[in-house]
Amino acid sequence: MITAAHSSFIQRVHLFNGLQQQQFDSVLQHCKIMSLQKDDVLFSQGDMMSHFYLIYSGLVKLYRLSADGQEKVIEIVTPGQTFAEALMFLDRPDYPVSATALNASEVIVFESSSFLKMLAQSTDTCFTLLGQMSQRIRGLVQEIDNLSVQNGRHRLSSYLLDQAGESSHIRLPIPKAVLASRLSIQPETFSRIIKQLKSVQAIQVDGSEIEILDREQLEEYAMV
Amino acid sequence: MITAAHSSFIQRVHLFNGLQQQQFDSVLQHCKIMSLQKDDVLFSQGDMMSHFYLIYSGLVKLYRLSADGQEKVIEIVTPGQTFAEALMFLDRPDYPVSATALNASEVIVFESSSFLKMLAQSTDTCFTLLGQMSQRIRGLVQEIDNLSVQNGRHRLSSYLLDQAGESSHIRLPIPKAVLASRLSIQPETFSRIIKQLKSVQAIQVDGSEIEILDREQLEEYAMV
DNA sequence: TGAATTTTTTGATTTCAATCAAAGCCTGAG
DNA sequence: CTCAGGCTTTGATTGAAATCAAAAAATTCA
Repeated sequence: MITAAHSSFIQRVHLFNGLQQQQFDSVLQHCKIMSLQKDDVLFSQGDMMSHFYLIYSGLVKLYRLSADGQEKVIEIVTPGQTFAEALMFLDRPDYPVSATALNASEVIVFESSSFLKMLAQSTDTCFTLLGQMSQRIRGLVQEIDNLSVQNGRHRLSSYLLDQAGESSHIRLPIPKAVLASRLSIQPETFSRIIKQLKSVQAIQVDGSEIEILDREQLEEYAMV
Repeated sequence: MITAAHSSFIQRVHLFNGLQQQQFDSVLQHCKIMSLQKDDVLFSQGDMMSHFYLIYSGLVKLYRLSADGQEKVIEIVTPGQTFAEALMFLDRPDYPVSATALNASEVIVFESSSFLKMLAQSTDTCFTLLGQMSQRIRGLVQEIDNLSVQNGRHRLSSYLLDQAGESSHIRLPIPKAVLASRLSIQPETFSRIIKQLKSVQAIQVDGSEIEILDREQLEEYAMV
């Protein structure tokens, strides 16, 4: 059941900003709330796609499984973020990743067929979507660059700086092994890089709580 | 100068398929032909973006330079392909890659501001663009997966099978070092993988001419 | 609370690919 | 035809991270 809280949450999401009241109402009519327990699978790689999603609360990981069962986390999706919406525009869309809740989560599920109909009436929203996808492409290109020419320490340092923002404190929202996969490193290597960052006094760690001690040092590692 | 040949070439490109005659004419009025010599730089990473491009003939490489001068080729663009069009929808768009002609090339240059105006009138073309960008995203995700969980031999084998298609013959259109960078491997490693593929009789090589001898074997390598 | 499970860390070793160095090889300009 | 300068290959070595194995720490839950 969609509550007023959900509705105003949806309204504040960028993708839905440009909609007129009537269009927004139509969107509301074609969405539903879904509650997920930790480890619930929302969809699997290869499934036909008919809906897209917005996280209301919790965390969802998007990942690919290789034939030998190895899991590569492509993205961790957080509240306010939509995902799988790009697939709407493909002919025979199937999910290129699997999605699993990392903890108890609420996601809002949108019917893509009805959203598409509405979209044909809203050039504004088309442009919003084009902009969003463009940024996504940019991020992925950046990521490919990182993977090709940078090492694990670089990726982890960048991640820490990015998460910290202004603050110097970070609480890792996910298990270290999941973050490791997101950064394309093995858990053991992750642990060793953390150890090294501690040994040069760049950070201080207590479980999932990380304190940045020497920002310059981290920026050094995150550079080139 | 836009010739009739150029015009009909443009018309056959997917992106422009859904345009009405009048819209198409407006597009034609706001584009120009540009001739590039080998190694001419079309734009550099960080430049402000105001145009997007369609290759008419030749080849253009899109790549990123790291601070230490290392070059990572993100994509090789071929005739009929557009590039940089995704940037139109960003607020302050700057090119995330550099573009250089790999040989004498002709590219068609479109003014993004006028294209955007026209686009607001053509929902069809918006959808085409959304579809194209969606596919691009899918390809990039695939690429990230390849880089994270697969090795160089996998990537090279996949590339060969992909290039070959039905045929069993491939002519490499670009220097091996450029292809190596595209596949995120060093030229030396590239050469060694080729050597290995020859040694197991999977392929036969004469300069840039490659013959696939044992497709099954290559598929084996390209798998998982 | 305490056993059981999961997560994280540490240690030893291996592996794939990068790097450094140099030799062949082509190609195209003179 | 030939020689200079770019590609490409080969060889030797190094290095970063994966893998294998196991201990330690943290969590869960009975």
